[in-house]
Amino acid sequence: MQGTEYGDERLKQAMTDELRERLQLVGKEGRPLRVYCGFDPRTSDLHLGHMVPIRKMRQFQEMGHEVTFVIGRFTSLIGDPSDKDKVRAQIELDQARKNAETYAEQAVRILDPEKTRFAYNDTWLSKLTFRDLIEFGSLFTIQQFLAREAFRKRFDEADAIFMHEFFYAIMQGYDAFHLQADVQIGGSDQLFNIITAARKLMEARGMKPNIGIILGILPGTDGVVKMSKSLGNHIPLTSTPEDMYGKVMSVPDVAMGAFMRLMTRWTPPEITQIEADLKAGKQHPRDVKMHVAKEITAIYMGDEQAEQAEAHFVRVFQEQQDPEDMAEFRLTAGITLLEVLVNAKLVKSKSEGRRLIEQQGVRLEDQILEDPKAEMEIGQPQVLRVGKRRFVRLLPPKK
RNA sequence: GGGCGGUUACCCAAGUGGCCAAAGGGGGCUGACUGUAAAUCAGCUGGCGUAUGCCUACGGAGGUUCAAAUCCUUCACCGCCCA
Repeated sequence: MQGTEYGDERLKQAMTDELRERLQLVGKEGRPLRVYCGFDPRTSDLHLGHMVPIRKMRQFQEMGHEVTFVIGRFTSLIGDPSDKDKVRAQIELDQARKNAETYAEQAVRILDPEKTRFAYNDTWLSKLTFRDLIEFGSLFTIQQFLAREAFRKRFDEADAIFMHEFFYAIMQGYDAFHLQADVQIGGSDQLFNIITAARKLMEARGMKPNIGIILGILPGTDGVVKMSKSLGNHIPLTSTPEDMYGKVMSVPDVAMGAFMRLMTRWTPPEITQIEADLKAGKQHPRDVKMHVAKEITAIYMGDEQAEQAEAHFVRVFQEQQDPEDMAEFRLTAGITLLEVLVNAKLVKSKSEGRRLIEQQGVRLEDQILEDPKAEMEIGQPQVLRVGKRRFVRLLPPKK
């Protein structure tokens, strides 16, 4: 039960016991556990946050269980209200279908493509009738929903809570029922959907309720809030090794415990040891973080790429040298600094460029540039740098 | 269906005829300090570029006015209360 977070000892114990019993049961029946986790394709890319349950799924696969990756093409139309303090915009099925494709592609970076079943919940959810909805709706009270923090807050603040938002939990519960799931994996924000909604619905239909594997939530690059693309604090899976490594390094120290527990292949005793060493001052927090960054990069990009990403980090940020690879931009005669910034896409607008120049954020080699209108003339390639991490190699005009 | 209140920039939120590209926060960016961490401090945060300038922007559309985020009409959406 590594990386789990039930927030309640009794629940954890109950789930652990049930899992043990279920394992015995399926052993007798001569079948593997049916394990599933759902992902709503509201955006096109997966990020490290998604990898927490996906890696747990992989573990089940390795133990020989049957794993289903549910792509919530239907649930994504609503958007899970669990962790949001406002209504989510509804997206269209077309968009969800499109995003679903990339989800599947990216998920098999971790999951065994041979053994993973992909399922799309619109195939069964779209067939439910109003009658089903009445049946399921009668299983839950409004109070149960309002007791949840996300809804409670909105209710107290007189923000809109729409009825369709209550359907989300029911839909997810029906997914579990339809799949006859033994185990459902999800983050702790899924506690209600998995434990309350799915179990109740399954039992009402005469099925053994699914067992929840509730995982901790991976914070984003701000170190506090759940990683999500819409908040812009995510670390995308499809990035460069350098970017992945660098983004992990920019995560505040306080979140390192969560990153170690949820993202690395290290064992709990190893992590406990590292934390003890940190506390005792035996290890520098920066070195631990570099270790974490390298480990994570290695999982997704391979050891060699991780090595290189670390070398890049040391070179550019610790030794303050220029990166080895960067975009190039060839100057033309009479072009001004401001035009270079815009044309090389280092800034979004001329105004932004002016601001950065005023703020001493623009450097050619080691020289701070102060005149936006200065014509750029160089005899050999030189590096133009904006802020800490925007670089471009300027090339002299062609003759 | 009726009454009242509301919709402001990336988010929250102030502003109720000109001094409003719009106070405060948050977030983001730049600089200082660092370990590209956090915390802290300073600055910036619509575009064009230097013109007591223009364009875009205060839910949508229309109107009143020399002048509208602000007033009027209407539409949409939200909340509260009543039915």
